[in-house]
Amino acid sequence: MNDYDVRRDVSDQYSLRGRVFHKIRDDILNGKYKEGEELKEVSIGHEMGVSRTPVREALRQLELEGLVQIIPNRGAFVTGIQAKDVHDIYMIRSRLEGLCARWACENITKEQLEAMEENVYLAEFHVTKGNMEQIAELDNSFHRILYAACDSKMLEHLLIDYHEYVMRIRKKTLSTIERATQSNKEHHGIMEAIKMKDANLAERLADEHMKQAYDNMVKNGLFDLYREQ
Amino acid sequence: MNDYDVRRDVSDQYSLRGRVFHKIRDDILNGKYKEGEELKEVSIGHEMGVSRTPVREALRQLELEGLVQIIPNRGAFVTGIQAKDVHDIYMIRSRLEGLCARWACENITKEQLEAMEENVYLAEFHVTKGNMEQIAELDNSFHRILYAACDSKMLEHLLIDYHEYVMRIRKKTLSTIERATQSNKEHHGIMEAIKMKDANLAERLADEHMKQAYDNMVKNGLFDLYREQ
DNA sequence: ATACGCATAATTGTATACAACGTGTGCAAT
DNA sequence: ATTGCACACGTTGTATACAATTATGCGTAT
Repeated sequence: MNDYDVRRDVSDQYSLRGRVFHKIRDDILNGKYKEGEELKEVSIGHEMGVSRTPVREALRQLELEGLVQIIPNRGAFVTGIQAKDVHDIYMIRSRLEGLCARWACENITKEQLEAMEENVYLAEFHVTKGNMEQIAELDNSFHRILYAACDSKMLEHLLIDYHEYVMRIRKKTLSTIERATQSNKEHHGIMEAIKMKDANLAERLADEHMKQAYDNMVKNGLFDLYREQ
Repeated sequence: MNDYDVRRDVSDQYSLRGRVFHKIRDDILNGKYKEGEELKEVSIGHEMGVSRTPVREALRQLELEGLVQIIPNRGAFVTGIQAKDVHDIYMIRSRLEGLCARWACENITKEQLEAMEENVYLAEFHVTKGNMEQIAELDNSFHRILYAACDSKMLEHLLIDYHEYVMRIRKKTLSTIERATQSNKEHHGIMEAIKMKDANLAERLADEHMKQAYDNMVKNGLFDLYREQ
């Protein structure tokens, strides 16, 4: 992370509040706390050996992150993701990643472009080897590089927010080798468009890439754990 | 409040924390607290007659809203809006309002469409009369109707966020009668496209409308108060 | 048996006390 | 005069005590 940051950096790892925040967050994302479950300040605090104060603050942050809902005088509850929310987020992301790719054409640095090229070629290698673990990791970092390359703190944060948000669903996505191959080809195309500074093409390809990712996810029925009842 | 909510609903008006949150927020938006100014927990608490606890929580929320930056063990500082941020927000909004208009084609209710038509015709009337006050009010409500019509809590919240965010700049915008006339024509076009359920047209018009609004704002130099030094 | 009301428990909301951290000032050594 | 250090002060971080609100369970009346 380069300079100051407006929406994140909350959650410094070394304060109690930060540690509690990350702990609860992971527990939600990993499914330890399930949808609708109540998060009580005292029990969490006791469990982690801290008082209610840092727990409260962590829960307030998580509320703004959208992972918990706080009902005044009642408590904090884990929010569920509805199938429609997933759809909406992917469509929103498709527009915003398109915009991001457009801006990246003007603003990407040489280092970022090199990192992106390395990412794509490395991913192609792992695809041939079938290393799904590394492929998923490279997919994430491709998007992170793209987000940074647009040189807009506003847009970058927004996209990171949504990216993290869908990660809890996406744990098992990109799971088919066919999709991984196709996805990487799309990455390659976006990269080339940015390299050639073709803003219209870059925007269109990034937009379509996100829609493809969504369609694939739906086709493979890859988030039924979070399906609403 | 109807159902779950992902990013807001923090800030119930009736808790101390909620009141403090809104108070500080307004003070920042109205310019009482200036960019870079430090917000001390005790002084604000004393000023409002409350203890540090609700102030702390309010500041944490404001950090996630992007209005203050918190440096651990140092304090909370008001973040400024840069001209670039304004530009970025308008471009982001242009994409998202486009998406919103698209979805509105499928999901708008009869009541919402009627409200929209009424809004447009009423605005045309006030434009001929030159009632700038009412015109600005109608402009806001046109967009709110549009946001609700897309039937996506996710997108609606996001757009409302940004809408509120730019309001602090936009206080004096739409001030020329020429722009008001043009803006209302654009509203009319968006409405007609939604009415005809032409999603592609609606998306394009809404997107262009936002860009026009931005261009007009820049042309008239309408946010120099917040220009960075 | 069910529904209502009241008391009690559980939980969150707020205030305050104490600890930890950072900053600035003043004095001394050079 | 400048630099280094120590100490005091101010501010935030955390813990805990108390208040307010909500949930729960029991008893009684119908």
